[in-house]
Amino acid sequence: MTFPSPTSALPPVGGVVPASKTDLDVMRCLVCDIRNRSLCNSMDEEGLAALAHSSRQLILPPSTTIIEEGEPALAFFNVTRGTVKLFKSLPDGRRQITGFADAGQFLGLSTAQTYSFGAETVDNVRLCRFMRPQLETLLSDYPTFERSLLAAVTDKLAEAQEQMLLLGRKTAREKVATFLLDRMKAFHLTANRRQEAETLASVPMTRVDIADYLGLTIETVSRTISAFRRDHLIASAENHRIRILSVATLANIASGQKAE
Amino acid sequence: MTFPSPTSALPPVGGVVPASKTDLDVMRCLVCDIRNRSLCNSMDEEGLAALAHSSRQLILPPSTTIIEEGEPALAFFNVTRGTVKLFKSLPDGRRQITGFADAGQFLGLSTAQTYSFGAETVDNVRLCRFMRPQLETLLSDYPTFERSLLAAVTDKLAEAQEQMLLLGRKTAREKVATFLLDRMKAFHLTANRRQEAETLASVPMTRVDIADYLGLTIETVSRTISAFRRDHLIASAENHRIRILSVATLANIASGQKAE
DNA sequence: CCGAGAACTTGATCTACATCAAGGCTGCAT
DNA sequence: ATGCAGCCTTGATGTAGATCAAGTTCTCGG
Repeated sequence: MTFPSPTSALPPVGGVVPASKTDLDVMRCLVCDIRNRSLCNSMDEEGLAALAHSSRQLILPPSTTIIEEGEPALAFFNVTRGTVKLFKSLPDGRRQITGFADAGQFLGLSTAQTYSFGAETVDNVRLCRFMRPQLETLLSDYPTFERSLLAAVTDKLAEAQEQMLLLGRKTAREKVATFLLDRMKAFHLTANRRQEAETLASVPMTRVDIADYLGLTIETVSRTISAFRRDHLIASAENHRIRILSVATLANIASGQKAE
Repeated sequence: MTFPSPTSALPPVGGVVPASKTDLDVMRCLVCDIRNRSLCNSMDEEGLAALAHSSRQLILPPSTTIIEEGEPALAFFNVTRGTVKLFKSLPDGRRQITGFADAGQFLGLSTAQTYSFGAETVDNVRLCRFMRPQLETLLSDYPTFERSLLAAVTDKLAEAQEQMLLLGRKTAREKVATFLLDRMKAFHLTANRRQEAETLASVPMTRVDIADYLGLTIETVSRTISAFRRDHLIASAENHRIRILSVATLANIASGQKAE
């Protein structure tokens, strides 16, 4: 699905927040609760005002297209709520999800004229959209922001290398164990309440998405999760949550130890 | 070698070039023949002098460790000649090569205290080494250089995503076809002589390396290359070279078309 | 020019995961 | 509450690529 676009094609204004440039709007970045876990952390008060001025907030329902593969690369996004999936496809429909961007993560960076990947919301998502010229101005005006983006992209590259190791060399069991632990860590960072959420993993995506992320089929993902449940390594929790019962064992499996 | 080497013969293989800060040393970056295909391209004449001053040239034989997984991340490198492999390993020895850095490519960027990956020369390699503090100074002093690095890392991330698609969703046949075409493109960029090198691919790495890069075994790589040769899509050439006989067919295979 | 180890190829067999198939949940629209 | 559509699970079977096992061909030191 592409997101509802009342008038013109480009600013896909499914849910742009009413754009009166009020105090509230200028303050948006200042009061942003996940700021300290994102790029924007590198900004001082003046910079935050510039950020708010340079961006618009989008509120999007699940399964909304944010970026279409091959479209002109016009914007850059920062996720402030929910989870976005990034992917690449082959002509016959095979798809690889290259990553999930949770709150605090950016997406949409490209040096090419067009995006080489697609992006779609997994659940209810809020993001800040920066059009490319504005982003470039910000980078030039705020060196610490640029340094921060460089660091963030460098981290993404390291993540990508880790995922290549998973895709190329891990077994199905190891892949799923790695995924569940990663989702637990992601939940840690996102969740506000500490305690008792310590061993919860947030899994808002479907089996299809998990399979396309791990280079498996949905059946294999399902069977592997069932096996972990049978072995009491995990248990179901409410909603799209999974409780990790044995982090240590799962970590052993994830890292390729033969241990049980 | 292509550019005139003014006075002293090139330093002996296996070590750091004698570090007399002579004109020659200051000029190193100015006369670098692959400069225009690397990060350094963004530098003006003054910047190039600073680059030369901030770096040392290393000349290394094949199978030399450049970066050890888990070691402190002290340096950043720019490859000026030859090919370097980057990889990650599992405790039991399984290995994933995450990329090959040919002349003009950088490696060694990390925001963490330690490297999360290893790097080793494939053939005879020359590289420029920047210690981290010097690199950071350069980034701060030369904004165009920093912007250029940001663009380069962004490109690497796009490459990594492409490789994830390959690892997660392509067949052995598609993987090998993609690899051969990529090596052809890499040779294009690296080779000085044009013409008749148009369809040559440089493959300095072993079957083990290719297998670890594509998430296959050496036997499967060997069989697949043999099949391509049998089908007259490729032919052996001198050294570690492969001639691509049908770029179009190989490209079809690489992109997942069912075409023959 | 020779010999030995490393790198590569090819064949036979095995297996982890894919594919095919059938139900069973779950949530929401009526 | 009921039905249905999307999502998930589980089982039976198939297969691409792994593993096991010989050779064969490079490569390079002496």
